[in-house]
Amino acid sequence: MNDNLHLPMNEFLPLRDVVFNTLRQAILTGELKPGERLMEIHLADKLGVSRTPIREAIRKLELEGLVTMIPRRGAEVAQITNKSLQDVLEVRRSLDALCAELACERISESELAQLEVACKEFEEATYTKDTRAIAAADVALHDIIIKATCNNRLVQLVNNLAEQMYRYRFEYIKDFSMHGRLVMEHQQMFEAIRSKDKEAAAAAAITHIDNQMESIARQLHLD
Amino acid sequence: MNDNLHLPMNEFLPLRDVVFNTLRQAILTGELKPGERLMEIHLADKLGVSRTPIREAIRKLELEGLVTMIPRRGAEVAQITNKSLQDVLEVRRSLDALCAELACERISESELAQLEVACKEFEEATYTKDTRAIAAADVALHDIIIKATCNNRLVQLVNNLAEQMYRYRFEYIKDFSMHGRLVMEHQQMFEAIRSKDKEAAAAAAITHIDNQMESIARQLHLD
DNA sequence: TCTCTCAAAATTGTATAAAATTAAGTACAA
DNA sequence: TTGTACTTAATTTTATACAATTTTGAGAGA
Repeated sequence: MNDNLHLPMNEFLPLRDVVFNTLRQAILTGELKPGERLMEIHLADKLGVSRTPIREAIRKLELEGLVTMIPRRGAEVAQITNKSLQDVLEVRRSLDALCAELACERISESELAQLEVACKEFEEATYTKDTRAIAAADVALHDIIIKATCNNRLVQLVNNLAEQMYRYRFEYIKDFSMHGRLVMEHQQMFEAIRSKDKEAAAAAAITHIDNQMESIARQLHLD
Repeated sequence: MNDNLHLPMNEFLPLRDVVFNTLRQAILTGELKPGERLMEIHLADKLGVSRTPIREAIRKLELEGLVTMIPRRGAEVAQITNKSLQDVLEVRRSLDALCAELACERISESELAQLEVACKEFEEATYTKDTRAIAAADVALHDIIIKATCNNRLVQLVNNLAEQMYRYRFEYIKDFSMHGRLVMEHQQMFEAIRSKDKEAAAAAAITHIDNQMESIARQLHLD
């Protein structure tokens, strides 16, 4: 580990949650690398807290699958395998389709308007070639769809899975050749939802994921 | 709480895991009721351990959604609302269908044989009217299907969602009028998977969930 | 040189103690 | 009787101390 997991130094959350978020972020962004051991005393020193909140944070990461426990040896960052990526995407394929279908049934007029705006904003973002802006616009757009399902459990699951993919997303957004296709897919999704066409919406969502899968697979082969 | 969370008195797992399993079971079976506070000292005394493993177990239960944390007041058993149950079932509908489809593609011959046995065992269990045995047979059967997907992420998610429903399971298993239908549905599922008919398998899985939803809804109206 | 044994060091697992915060109870005044 | 300030108690949060276990490395012997 090359250190400087920035000092949390924020809010009035319990320390365990600050630690949890910090470690989680460090794992998702790759600052903590797969296979790396998470040693309690070390982390405690680095973050300036005692071992207790560290341990509690690790318990949560364990259940999330971001770290694996080895009995009497402690925790280490879970490995990323091609297989685990396939697994995540396979589930997302199904859940994103569900999201699209439910959105057709339940989206409100105001959300529909927001969605249209988000589509346009994403398109504009692609022109800037600013990857951060593009990623943000993408997240915003999908958030609207997910929230429109009115299913909190689904929101939680899909958000969690999407976050897990950040680990794999070796900046697939940077794949400029995809941008045109992404814009078109978003447009199709919006049209389908507006006209309450569940089949079309689900199909669009699945295509969307499949393209990501393909793009990521390409990235993975490169290294 | 009317006490006697049995003494764990088992294995050589870390205490936190023993505690985790114990509390989990207590919540799922209703021994610990929704809204009930989980106080550390109390639990520690009762289970004969220190507070540390209790706390770590609670962190995991928190992430699983079985307890909700109130800052600086501790944990309490999560409430089950009609809405949250609907949400869970809606997601399971989709994921169980996915499981069934994937099982068609990937199930091994030996697993298929196991599945056939499990079907028979479930049927026999219904004759005994022993709800514990029936529930166990049901879990075993579904476990085979889920594992046959060869998708660990899916396994984890579905198990977690299924667990949220175990709190109601004992009720709907008691609904003897359902048993015949359940046996038939299992049989259909098995047939569909054996003949690799994905559509039929998915349809059977969805029907299965819908029936549970209906049955549970009936139970909820009664009390 | 290799392997085995054993001891020291490092690390996790568990327990207990100290600090901080909230909730509740009580007394006093309006 | 009601409302408010203050005190007390209970509980969580965090930190530290102790115990148990594993890993590592050095040294002896083949």
